[in-house]
Amino acid sequence: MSHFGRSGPPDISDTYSLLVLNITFRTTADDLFPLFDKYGKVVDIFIPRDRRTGESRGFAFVRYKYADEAQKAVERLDGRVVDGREITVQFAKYGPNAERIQKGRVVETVPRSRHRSRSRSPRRRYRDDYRERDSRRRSRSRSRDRYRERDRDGRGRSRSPSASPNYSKGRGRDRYDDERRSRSRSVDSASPRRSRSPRRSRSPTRSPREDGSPDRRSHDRRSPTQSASPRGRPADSRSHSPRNSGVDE
DNA sequence: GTTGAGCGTT
Repeated sequence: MSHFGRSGPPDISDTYSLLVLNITFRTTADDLFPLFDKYGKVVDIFIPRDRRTGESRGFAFVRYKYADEAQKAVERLDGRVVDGREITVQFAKYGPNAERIQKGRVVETVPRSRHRSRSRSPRRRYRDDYRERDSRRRSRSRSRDRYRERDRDGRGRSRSPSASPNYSKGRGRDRYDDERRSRSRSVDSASPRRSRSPRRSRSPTRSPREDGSPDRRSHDRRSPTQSASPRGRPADSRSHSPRNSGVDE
């Protein structure tokens, strides 16, 4: 029986949940089962996976039947190197349904008024952005992220292209404006036009193919009635034929 | 092929 988590939660009446962190992304419940089962009776092992790719998130939940065994497993497997990585085994603090867990065991269902538990770190929920279904925003976000990364490096610190923006902007613009006004109007006219020339209608930071998102909602937004059917028999075209009723079809 | 703080499903 290695179908853990395939049939949902079996029974959390008297089970002690252990949280296993720092496991590899390839470690599965079947790999953890023999390890944890050696120290006690494991009733269920669940490893949260991603909805899109189905990869492990890096941690697992091991449910023991007895607290003493769970404790023993924690003491024994905590810090153990599994698959080349040191895992961290500890008692789970939260339950699947926001239940309060005491020593790894579900003791009470937290009412809707007690929400001060899950707010430990406002970091992003998951590594995947499948929760934020926004392509336009994501594109911009990514760009900014990249810039930030560069900034962190300290290499792209040239954020001052102009020695003195104030001087250049204020005085330069004033002078330019004065000169432009004093000079001629033809230049002013040709100025915006030339500027438009080199600017091509193209998005430099926009890529046609981003990630192969298979779950794209706009998979097929074609109208069922406007199908590209070769049978789009135009009435006006057939109009010139008086006897076309039942002849063609 | 990648990543690494954290708390969970039919």
